[in-house]
Amino acid sequence: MKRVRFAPSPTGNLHIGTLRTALFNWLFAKRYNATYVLRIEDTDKARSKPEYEDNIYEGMDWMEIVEDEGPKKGGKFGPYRQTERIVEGIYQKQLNRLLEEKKAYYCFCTDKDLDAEREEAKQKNRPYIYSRKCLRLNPDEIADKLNSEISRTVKFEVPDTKSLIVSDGVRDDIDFDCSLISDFVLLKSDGNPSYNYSVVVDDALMEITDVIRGEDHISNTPKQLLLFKALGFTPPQYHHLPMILGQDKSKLSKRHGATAVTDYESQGYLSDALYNFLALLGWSPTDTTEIFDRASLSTLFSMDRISKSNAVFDVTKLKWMNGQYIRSLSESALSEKVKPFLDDASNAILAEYSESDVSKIIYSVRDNLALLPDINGYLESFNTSFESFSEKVKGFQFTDSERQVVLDFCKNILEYSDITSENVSKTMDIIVEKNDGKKGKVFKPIRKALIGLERGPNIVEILTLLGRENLSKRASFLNELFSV
RNA sequence: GGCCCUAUCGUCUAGUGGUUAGGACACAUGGUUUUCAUCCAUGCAACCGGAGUUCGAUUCUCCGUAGGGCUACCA
Repeated sequence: MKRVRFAPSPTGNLHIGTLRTALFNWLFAKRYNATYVLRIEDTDKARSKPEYEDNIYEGMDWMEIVEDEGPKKGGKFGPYRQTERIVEGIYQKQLNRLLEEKKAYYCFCTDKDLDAEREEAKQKNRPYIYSRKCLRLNPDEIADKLNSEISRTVKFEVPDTKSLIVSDGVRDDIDFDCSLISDFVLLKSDGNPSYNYSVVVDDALMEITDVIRGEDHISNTPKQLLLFKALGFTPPQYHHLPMILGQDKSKLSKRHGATAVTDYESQGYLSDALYNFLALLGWSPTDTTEIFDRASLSTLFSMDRISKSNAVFDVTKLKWMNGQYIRSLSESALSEKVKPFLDDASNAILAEYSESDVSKIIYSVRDNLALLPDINGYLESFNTSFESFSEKVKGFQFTDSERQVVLDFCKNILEYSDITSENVSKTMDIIVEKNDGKKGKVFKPIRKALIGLERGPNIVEILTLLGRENLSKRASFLNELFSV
């Protein structure tokens, strides 16, 4: 049984790029029947915040990505929050082994010392490699410093391997020269494990078989592989995903505007659309299909069709896709999705209608929506306010024949005691007939005169929904207006 | 600077040792529609450059170039 993990750090709101990583892990789990683990990497005490962890859960809920194991869900490889694992001494235990086996050592160098070394390397145009000053300390010196207040870290002694091969599920083998890799910190001076260390211990102990993460981790991989080896664990298969870039082709970040997943939710995107869109960013199916529901994506997804090159995040296409998804919603589903996005003016308009008419109204304008809040621009046709209606109508000019058409329609339609769409259609047809079958000569003036707008949804639908009372009121107003 | 990854229309991408290099978004035009939108049709538009291998390279190799990543006691 394969096991994958999504391991975000709660140092900011869940990001579009991070979400894509989660999605690919999730899709992998669905496709290859793997266990999907959520692990919270909160070892950076200064930047990690509970509210960010909550934001991650919120995003996952919205995307309907449900972990099999995680901080909330539990599981037999827990705890799944690194700060809790620290408390349990999990990292310390492994670290002691490394220390005993002399694969790791204490370092007492100050930031100043290290910065100087780095500066020197830079001057000489050499890659920075730690001098290993502290590796040469004798046991007494180490014991002394350990007993003092001097701040210390534990560093990994990087072996001098000339060629370390990283095998990658997405690209070809990558060859690293470890003599170019500096000894790095395993245990930070604040007592917490560093990322490169904790990630290895956790992936090993949680028995992760496949690590699917961003390409920005490629250069970390040799370090992690070395640690796996030093610890005596079997490393997972790595798969490095291409990055998602902003419009300017640099790594997607906050300055590119909306990057938090919750931003998309609040802007009125459907999570189904984002899910579909993100799956296509870095992966492609064998045919030219672009719209997939979650179930088919789970079966079609495959690791061998992941692309190697970075992708620009194109909101325009996401918007289009969102429109596709909006159009595929049922009347009731659309109405549910749209309601939270209605503004005060829209709510005021809709308050005059019954629950089922509200759904019909919303459904009638669905073709105009790319984002859910777009709805607010399309409800004016259904405004029952007589004042607002009469004001607008007064702004229009009508020819004599237009007046005739309108008055004619009003008279005929009001003969029905019940305004149904059939009745409205029938009435329209009669008037059209009288006007040599010219639909435009009938529909346009009727819309202008009875709604006060030049465009909007299907006029028959609007008139039907408006109902007899409103129509009758408007008809008498028009009678008066046109008779002068 | 060093190390690493990548390179097909503006964008997301398919694809091949010989193809009219395919699809989608966007854009343009036309059609459908009472109008906007939707929908449909059509069009515009790409193999980063140079060598090499080969009868033939967009495809394989090398070198450039460009973009991206890493180069932390951040993940």
